[in-house]
This record gives sequence, structure tokens and C-alpha cells, in this order.
Amino acid sequence: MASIIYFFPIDVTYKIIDGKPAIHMFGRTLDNKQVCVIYDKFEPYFYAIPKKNADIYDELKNFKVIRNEQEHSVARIEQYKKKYLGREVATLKVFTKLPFDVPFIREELKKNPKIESINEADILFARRFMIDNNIIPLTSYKAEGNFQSQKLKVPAFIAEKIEPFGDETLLAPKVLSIDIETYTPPYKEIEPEKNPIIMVAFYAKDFQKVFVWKRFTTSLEYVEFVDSESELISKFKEVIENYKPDIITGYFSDGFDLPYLKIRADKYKIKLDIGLDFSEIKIAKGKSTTAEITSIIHLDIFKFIKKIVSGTLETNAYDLNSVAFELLDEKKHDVDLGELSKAWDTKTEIDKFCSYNLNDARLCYKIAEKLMPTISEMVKITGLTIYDVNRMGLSQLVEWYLLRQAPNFNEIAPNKPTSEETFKRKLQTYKGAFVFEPKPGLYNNVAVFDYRSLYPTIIGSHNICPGTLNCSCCAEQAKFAPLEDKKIWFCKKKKGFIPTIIEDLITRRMRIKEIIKDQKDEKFAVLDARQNSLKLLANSFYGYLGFFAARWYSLECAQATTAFGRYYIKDVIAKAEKSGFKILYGDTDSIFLTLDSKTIDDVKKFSESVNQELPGLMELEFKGLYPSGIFVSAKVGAYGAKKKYALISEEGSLKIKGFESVRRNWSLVAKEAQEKVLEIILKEQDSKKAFDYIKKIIDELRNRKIPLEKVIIHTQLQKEISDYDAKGPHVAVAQRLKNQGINVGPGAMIQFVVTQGSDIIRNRSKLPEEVENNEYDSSYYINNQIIPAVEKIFELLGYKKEDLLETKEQTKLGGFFNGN
DNA sequence: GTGCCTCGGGG
DNA sequence: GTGTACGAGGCAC
Repeated sequence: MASIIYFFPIDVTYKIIDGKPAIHMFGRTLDNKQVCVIYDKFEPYFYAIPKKNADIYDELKNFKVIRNEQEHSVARIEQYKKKYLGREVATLKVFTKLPFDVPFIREELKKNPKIESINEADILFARRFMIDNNIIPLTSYKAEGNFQSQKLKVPAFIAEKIEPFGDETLLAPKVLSIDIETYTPPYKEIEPEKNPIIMVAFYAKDFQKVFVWKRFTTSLEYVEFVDSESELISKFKEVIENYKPDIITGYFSDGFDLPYLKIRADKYKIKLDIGLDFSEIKIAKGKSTTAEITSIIHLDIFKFIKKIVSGTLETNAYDLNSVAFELLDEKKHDVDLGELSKAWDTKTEIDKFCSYNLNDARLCYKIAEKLMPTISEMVKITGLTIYDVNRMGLSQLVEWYLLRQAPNFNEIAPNKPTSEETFKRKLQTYKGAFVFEPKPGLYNNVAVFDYRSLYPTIIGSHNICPGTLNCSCCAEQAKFAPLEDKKIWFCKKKKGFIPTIIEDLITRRMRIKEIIKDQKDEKFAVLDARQNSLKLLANSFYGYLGFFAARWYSLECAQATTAFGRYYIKDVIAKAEKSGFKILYGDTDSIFLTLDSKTIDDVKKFSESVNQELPGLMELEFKGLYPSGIFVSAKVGAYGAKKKYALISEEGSLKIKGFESVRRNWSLVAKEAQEKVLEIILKEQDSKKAFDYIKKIIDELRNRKIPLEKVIIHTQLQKEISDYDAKGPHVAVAQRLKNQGINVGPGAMIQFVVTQGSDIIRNRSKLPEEVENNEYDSSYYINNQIIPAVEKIFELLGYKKEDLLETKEQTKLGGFFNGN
């Protein structure tokens, strides 16, 4: 007798049970109990596309390959007509017994001359299951089956059948935020092999604790003592087992907290087997480290911010303090971490660090809470788990969205490029966006327009798709894309896969925006997150088409997209000029113009007339009128130009775009100069004062009045000195330290000062104590530190680099006010 | 311009 | 694990 449960999947994986792959969906029932729904009726498969007229059915049916004394065989085959990059193909859907059989059979079949290609043979089994069975994490399902005992920490439900049920969403997954503090002496590298974890903080809605393994008197009620580091690690496991979180979050926990915990746990031979299936935390080291816990989502909120949210933030630094300040208007506790090891050794003021520790965990929790709507909407759009959404970039999210949609359109997905193909693609460059170079200066009454979602609407309206490119059905009367050097076209008869998908994303977003336009109820946050996720995804299609690792890569499609973009922006500029507006600046999808004698009514009439002629979903939007603004040109990279401008809104708030912050390894004098100049301009709007300030700094550098401490550059040694091929300044300095018998190795922070001379920089780089009488190279600090840090800012104000370097009395700088 | 290297996040 | 995915910017050549 079968029973029924209703549940939300959270993490999906599989295990081999009795020789069959069994999908495990860890999640919560609708009445909020942990459960693992197991389903073993899904079979692994891939597609084989035979060459024209080749018959391989019988050959494939009994195909087997033996590797390492293991037999991998085809279980059965089904035949389908499918669409593949714009054409109809007869395909064989080849089933195997185990997911692990697929790669072996795939590699063998690739050699078969009768086969054109093997497709979708690299879609991980659990993801394949989710796509084919329409399983979307965090949404509700009905399962029929029975509870059965399994080696799991939660009840296991063996399902005979699973189907979507209702439109509920798991709104409040249990989130537990973690943060560790470790012992690191001042000026030393973080060394998990050597130094212990000294405290661990947990923060959840209804649970806050800091565990620490030295005892001291404290009034902090959330502090709890243990006797050793190994007990601390055991406590870490115990808290997680007891709290039963769906999500464990941390800040840079992929790269720090969890790998550190793993190394320390290994030292004490403690298994971090916190997975609900008794599995251990898996640390995977690649270019970037990841920490995965089967069955519990590990959310590294830092990674999500950097990969997905960074574009919409003002801050250029992604440390917890900056991010918390922008998203929460809160800060980290102001403590000097350099003092932690001493506090620990002397057992004084440890509680200051406990409260710091808890606060970090709390900030991370709050940030995760704030971003959860965006994350969960991205999960619902792409159908990936939170873990995957957290670690994929936007191009990968686009790809997985396409992979999920492909079966609905009977499309077979193209393969990932081979390494040779990737190499070739990387060499391809093409023309980007059009930038109308502004005349640097200050202007009044600036009207701003932009094409709403320019590239997505171009892709949709012009049917830009690898599958509609240069179709034979339109070859005779083709209308070419506006490319200067190529004649390409897109089908006029059939809408392509990608244009269909992208228009669907755009219209879904428009509908949501319409709904939330004038409502600010409790549903607003979720719907706003949803429209934002739809926008992020739609905006990433163009980049995806030109991304070297994309399955649906098409250089022609990417080229056509920017070509149409250039066409439309030039078109609106021409039309604006014809209507009597003066164009100040234009970049990719936006134009800035002055009203002169025109009125706001003229502006509206203008945008109406432009919109009447635009195809499909394309639309020119009036963004607003600004009392004054400053513009500057600043070209960078292949994808066009970065916006560099400043506007003052009617409310008096200043909007500065396009300034990057200085790096950590810059000298203090450069950091301070940039900060101060920005401060003067932003707060006092006094460019003369900023100019005089920087002149003073340059002058002080020339006369060596800036103290030596401010010109020290800090750079970390990454490997053994002998392992360096290219010896930068810090390597040369490290070598000299070593020659003096001082032990320097990887991780050492090297301080150096560039001194006078005509030799290359590394030969002039000295230790601060080797420098006498402030004999640093003033011109190096002026030209390579101060100027790059402030140059762009002064360009914006109409000053030239030469003006900053001018030694004589300052030249008059009249007439840069070009407004009316 | 190319190629190698560093940093970021974390303590 | 049906794997093998950082990306921008600076210095030396």
C-alpha cells in the first residue's frame, strides 16, 4: 500500500543501490520535516547522431566496451527526430545501466566513422534527472511510495512516482551561518597546517553561539567553552547535527572556513561527516577551492556576490565590511586582528574577539537572508540547486537555462568545445559597441535615454540564433545584418530557439514589473528579485554567444548583436540631432543630450517617434533629466567602453560611474591621495581645491617630504624565489633578504621602496631600512602611483596629466565649462 | 603587444 | 564524478 508525501527538494544527488542509480532528493516535507526522497527508475542516457544514411541501430544495440575489467554496455536504444542547430536530425537515444558507463561508451563511439556526433553525454546524472522530470529545487512535489530504512540521518522515502504539486515555494529554509577565527601571528601568513582554529561562531534565526577553547571570565552569554581545538571541531559537527540546517552559509567559506576546518579535523583524525548520508565535507581544489556537503547546501555568499550581484553594487571591494555596509548599512566590529594572537596567548580581551566573531557570522547571515530571494528566484528560473547557482557564473547559468529548455523545444544541445576549438575561439575578437566620445566638460539640463535591454531585444527581434544563422530557406531574399565585413542573415520564417527563449524572459520580466509597479506589499521583494534575476539572465545571452566555452557559441551571432547595437545607437543619435538636440555622450545603449531651448515635452515627443519605428520588443526609454553633469571618454577592452561620468540629480545626490579603487599593494601615499581627491570633489565639488591638493602631494614627493612609510609597497611572495621565471621587484628584494641569511619563503610579505637611478625597477627596489634620507624615486611614485590613482578623476574635471605634473605656476584653465 | 605574475576573499 | 570553470590589471621584455 503506497503512501503519499509532499515535499520541497533542496539538494539532489544520486548513489548506486543494488546496481541501480538511485536519485536522492534531500529536502523538507510541506510540514517542515527533513526527508530524503529516493527514486531509482531514471536511466542514464545520451544521444548519438548518425551520419546521413548510416544505419548503426543494430551495431549500437549490443555495444559494449571493457575498461579496467569492467564492462560498460548499452542497455537499450530509442529513436527520435530532433532539432539540432536549426536542422532536423534522426537521433538515437542510447541508454546505459549506470551513469558511469556513459563516458566510456561515449569515447569509444566518438571513433565510429558512421557517427556524426555524440551529444548530451556530459550532463551530470542528477541534473539530467531534474531536467527530464521537471524537478526544480525549492518548489513543491508529490511523491507516491513508502518509507523505508536506509543508511541516512533522515527518513528515506522510496518513491514510485514524483510529480509537481501546487505552486508552493520553500520560503524559509533553515540557514546557519558560520565563521571561524584562527591563530595567526602578526605579519605572518595564514597557515592552517600550523595554526589552530581558536573560536567558531554560529548565527541562525534562533541560535547564536561562540565556542572557544580557552577559558576566561566573561559576561557574554553566547560564549561557550571547550577544552581543546579538537573538542571545538567536534562541537562544530555537533551543532550542525543538532540544528539540522538546510543551508550552511559563510563569507568566503569555500576558500577559507571549511578548507581550514578540514585541515584541522584531518590533523585530529576527526571525520567531518556532517552530510545527511554520513558523507564528509568535500574540499575540491582547482583554480578556486570549493567545499561541498552532500545533502546540505553550502552557500558561500561571498562567491554569489562576486559572481552575480557585483554588477549591481556600488562598492568595488567585496570584503565583508564593504558589502555589509552597502547591503545592510552595518559594519564589522572595529578590532585589530593583528592583536588576536597576542590576546589568545596572554588570555586578555579574548571576549572582544568573540563578539567580533559572532558579529561576522551575523552579518553573513543577514546578507544571505537579504539575497535569498534573488538566489531562490535564480534557482527557480534555471532549475539548478542553490549550491550550483552559487558557484556558476552568468554564462553558465545561461547555458543551464538553455539546457533545461532544450527538451521543451525538441532541441539537442551542442557539445562543449574541444580544447583546440576553445583555443581558436579565444583568438577571435570582434567589434564591440559604439561610443560617442564626449567633449569633456560640465553641462546643464542633461536628458538621459537608453534602449531597454538593448542586446536581449536585438537578439529577440532580429532572430539571432546559431540555428537561424544563414538559413537556406531565406538565402534568396536575405536581409543582411549590418556588419561591415561579412554578409550574414537570420531566418525570417522560423523563430529560433534562443530568440524564443530570450523573448520569453523579457516578457516575463515586463509582466512582473507591471504587477509590482505600484504595489509594495510583502510579495514585492520576491517579485522584484524575480524580475531582477530574469534581467540578469537575459542580459547575459549576448556575452554567452561570444563566450569561448559556450555550447551555443556563435561568433557571427555575437558580431551581429553588437552590429545591430551600433546601428540603433547611431540611428537614435542621428534622429536626435535632426530634431535639434545636442548630443553630449552615448555609450552602447544610452545617449545623453542637452535640452538647450527644448522642453521636456519635446523630449517625450522625440522618444515616441523613435519608438514607433523600432521592431519587436525594442524600446527607447527616457531615464530622466539631470540639472548638471560631467563627461569624460575612457576606452577599455574589446567589449566597448566603460561609462565614466558624474551626474547630479535634482535632489542633489551625486552619481559617479567608472572609477576603480586602488589595489592593496599600492603605496599609502597613492591610496590616501585618491581618497582625499575623491572626498574633495564629491563633498565640496571644488575641483581647484582637489587640484591644489594633488599638486601639493606631488610637490612633497619631489622634495621627499612624504615620509618613507608612505611609499612602502607591500607584495606577497607566492612561491620559492628560485621558482620565479619573471622576477618582479619584490622577488629581487626577497633574494637580497635571503642572501643576508633571512629566511623568506612563500607567503612572506615583502616590503620595498623604489629608489633613484636609471636601472630597471627591480634593481632599484630596496628594503625600507636600506633607504637613507628618503632617497626614494620621486618620479616613480608620481608617475606610477599618484598619477594612475588620480588621473581619471582629474581628466573628468578637465585637467591633464601634464597639468598635474606642471612645476611652474599653475596655468590658467579657463573655458572648460561648456554648458549653457 | 605578449606573457607571467599577483591579488582578491579569509585571520 | 555523464567531472577538470577565475579574471582583471601591472611589470618586464
